[in-house]
Amino acid sequence: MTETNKTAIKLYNTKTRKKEAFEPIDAENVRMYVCGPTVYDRAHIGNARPVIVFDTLYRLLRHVYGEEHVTYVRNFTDVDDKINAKAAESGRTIGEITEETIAWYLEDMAAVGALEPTKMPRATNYIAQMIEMIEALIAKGHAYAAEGHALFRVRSYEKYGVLSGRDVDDMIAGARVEVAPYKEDPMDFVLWKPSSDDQPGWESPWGRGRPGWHIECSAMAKALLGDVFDIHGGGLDLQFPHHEDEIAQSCCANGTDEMAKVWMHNEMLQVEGKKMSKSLGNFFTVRDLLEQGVPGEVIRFVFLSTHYRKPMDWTEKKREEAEKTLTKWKALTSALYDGAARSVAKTPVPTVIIEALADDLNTALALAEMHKLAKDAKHSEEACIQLAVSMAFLEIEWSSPWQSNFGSSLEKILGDPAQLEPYERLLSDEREKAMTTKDFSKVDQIKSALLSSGLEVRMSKAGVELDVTPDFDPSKLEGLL
RNA sequence: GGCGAGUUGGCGGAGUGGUUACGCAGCGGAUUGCAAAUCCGUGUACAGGAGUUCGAUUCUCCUACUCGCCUCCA
Repeated sequence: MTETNKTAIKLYNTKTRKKEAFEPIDAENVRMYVCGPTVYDRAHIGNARPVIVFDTLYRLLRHVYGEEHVTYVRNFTDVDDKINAKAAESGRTIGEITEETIAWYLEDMAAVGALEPTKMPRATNYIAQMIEMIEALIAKGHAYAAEGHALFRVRSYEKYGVLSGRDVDDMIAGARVEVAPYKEDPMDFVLWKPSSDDQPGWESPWGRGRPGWHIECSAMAKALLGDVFDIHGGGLDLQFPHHEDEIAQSCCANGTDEMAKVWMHNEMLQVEGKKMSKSLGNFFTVRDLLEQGVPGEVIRFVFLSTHYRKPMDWTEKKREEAEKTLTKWKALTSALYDGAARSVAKTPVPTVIIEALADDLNTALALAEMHKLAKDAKHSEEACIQLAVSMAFLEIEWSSPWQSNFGSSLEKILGDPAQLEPYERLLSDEREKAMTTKDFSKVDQIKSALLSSGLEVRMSKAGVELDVTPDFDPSKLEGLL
């Protein structure tokens, strides 16, 4: 494959505040690092945003450079005071908590259609690399040990603040920095901190302790992707201080100019117009939604419908619209002829879709293009296949319709969906009679009874069709036959 | 206080220096015993002010408002 026929990807680089043409350092191995979760609890809905955003980018990169030529690393932070607190309050071990939470996380992210990254390192497996990096920083004068801590000397790195556009002196003026007696300067941040006997700890040149959060990502990224790699992603809230600190640590320890060529940040998520928070009562997890019966694909669709660099609002209305749209699309694509899977597999992803995604991940535009395809799909098999291909690319199931969604609950209630047949026949027969007598009163009566039980009633020349809706209550049908 | 992002039609949400976003809702029509579903068609917009320009929703500046980060919340 030559460079010339590769899709040109443009990405907004936080570092330069511009949309730039993406040029991988090595097209044979495109490398991306995304900050993963601290594993102490279920992922909330906001946690899903970076996962879905960078999953889309991962898919695009694989599409352009080949599946074997993209390395995507997303870490698990499995040593953290929140985890310790959770363990203490639940009486369980830290290991139990992190194992369980990691399993939950993978389950929930798979449910919203995210591929697993190539590598998912756990911080506790990289303690040696962290210590090594801290030692290098101390040796170079970028860090110092004090009272069982190791601290990064922020003033020693003149580019500190460049990523987030902050000035060290301004930040101190803001006075929101933790002042500690062992710090040379209030801005200095922790690389290593001492652990008490009941806290997880590792032996180190500075005594038994545990790493600071920022050093974890620096060490894991270096170990798995090298000193300089292509893309570093994460939520906007991580831009400062986390990413700023990562850059300072990595560049100083590795003696490089930069840590990643492109820095990408997704905007934050709100719920019904407000910041999600437990006190506002609008806090919920991905699992909560799934348990309420919101398909993972709907969650994914809602996220994709807003550009990643814009604040996104999760609302009930969007959820409903997404469900409606997907139901429609799935009805179209699943009605393709038998053997369509082969055509779909052979058909390339439509250029308009790839181009939209290649333009700084314009997922909303890609969905708009799919809406257009859906419109044409009503008359054109080719458009319908293209829609299916596009859906497949975005990890949306196209080959089966969505009534099965309700079907499963129907089966629970009725035992067998075929039990609707007698009602269909009843209505159909009465309707035929009425067609000749012109007296529709009985038909209307049956129809409204069916409707009020939560069934959908469709009458056409072809006959009568009944479908269940989520509100279906079979007990209301009693006595009708 | 510091830094940053944003403000597009009823709602959601792209985009562009002069030309259709797209979806939902609405409206009109077809179809229907009536509906639903479906199909066809269709209106409404670029926060306010100033500037640059032949021309700005799109560039610049100011104002207002919203939001985020500065606290190991993605």
